[in-house]
Amino acid sequence: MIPSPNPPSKGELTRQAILAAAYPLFLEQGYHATSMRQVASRAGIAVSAIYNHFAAKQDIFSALIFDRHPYQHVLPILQRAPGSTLEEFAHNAARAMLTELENRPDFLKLIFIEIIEFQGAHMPSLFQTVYPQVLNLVSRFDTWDDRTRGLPAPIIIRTFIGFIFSYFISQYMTGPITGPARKDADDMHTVVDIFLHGILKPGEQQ
Amino acid sequence: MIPSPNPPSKGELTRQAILAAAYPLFLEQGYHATSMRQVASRAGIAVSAIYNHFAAKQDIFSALIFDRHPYQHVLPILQRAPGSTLEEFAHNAARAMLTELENRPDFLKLIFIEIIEFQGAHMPSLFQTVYPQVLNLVSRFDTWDDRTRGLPAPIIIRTFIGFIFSYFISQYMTGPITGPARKDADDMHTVVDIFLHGILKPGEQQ
DNA sequence: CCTACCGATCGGTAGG
DNA sequence: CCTACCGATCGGTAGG
Repeated sequence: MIPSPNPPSKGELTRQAILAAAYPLFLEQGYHATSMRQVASRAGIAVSAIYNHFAAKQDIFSALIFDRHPYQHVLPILQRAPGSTLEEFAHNAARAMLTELENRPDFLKLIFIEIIEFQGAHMPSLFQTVYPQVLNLVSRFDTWDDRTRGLPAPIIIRTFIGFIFSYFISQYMTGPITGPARKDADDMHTVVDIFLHGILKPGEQQ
Repeated sequence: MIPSPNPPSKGELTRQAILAAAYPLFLEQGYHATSMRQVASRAGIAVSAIYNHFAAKQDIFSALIFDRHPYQHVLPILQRAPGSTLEEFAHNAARAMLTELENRPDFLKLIFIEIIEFQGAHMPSLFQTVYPQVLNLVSRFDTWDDRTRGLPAPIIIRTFIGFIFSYFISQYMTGPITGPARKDADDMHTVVDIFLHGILKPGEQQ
């Protein structure tokens, strides 16, 4: 007998089936274009059965955005990225994030839906849940304080994450979303290089 | 008598009234959450009257995204930004874009709606319309070819625009959308400084 | 015959 | 968790 310390109740299994059914539907169609009947059908239950687990349609989205929002994946990836020097860390962290983004091209869609269809209503409480991890990352950047040009760590982190995100978002903004992300690791390397050294030639600083 | 070379027909005026009514509704609520009745009410006409100008609801959005997509504003701003040196241009262009973004906090929402609710269906043809302007911007960056570290101009432009966008997007991603954007011009200056010189100390390049 | 637009209502579907 | 429904509203269209 395999010990199962937390045997999920049948109700919890159904709840998870509803979330698993709704998640890809929301990402592919958006929130308002997804019907409760679609979710129920994909979950293998009746529409009314959903309401035994969620009081309203929007509560399904609320549960999803707290369970699966991208920040809780991005921040641990950045923290786990190896590298004793700032350069190594930056390139490793960028590569790890790019790999994650390639494996999950819908990474940011949950946030986009939140912004467009919920007017960012969940954002404040969402930010609160990740704030401790942001502080952890700040302290890691403080390790290399002597290497940087005295720029505040929060601005560095914000710029770095913005770099990687914008590199990824640009695929959304220049072409069709369909198909897996075609990424050029060399381009990513160049972008990180700009982050570290800027676009100007050494010695050209005026 | 004022000469009016292209007096808009009454039909054209109504068409523009429909677009002017639908635009803020789409930005505030998203596409699917906006009803034709809301659009008609705001335009001051009956719902059925819309169908004299648009065959279907989605044709309203199609017209809007081609008329008012953010790229056609961003690219001219970048091209018009003054500056004889690369540094001057970068800071001026960033400031001009930030001003534009502050005045229009919903700048990117049209693209987000396109991504989420239309699966980026308009993106390929949208990109075709702005491609000539991108080429123009590339040639401007080529002017300072001797100042940069041999990085390809497209990557520089992509990184620069990504910088400014990500700086702006971060407000969406860390707090509520409501209210005008609170922007710190000093922060923006620092981000541009990182773009030009990197985060590392001069002489620390290994 | 055209356009622009109306009040009323179509077949289906929304969340509950 | 189901079948059977509700008030209302959806996008779109009828004749005039």
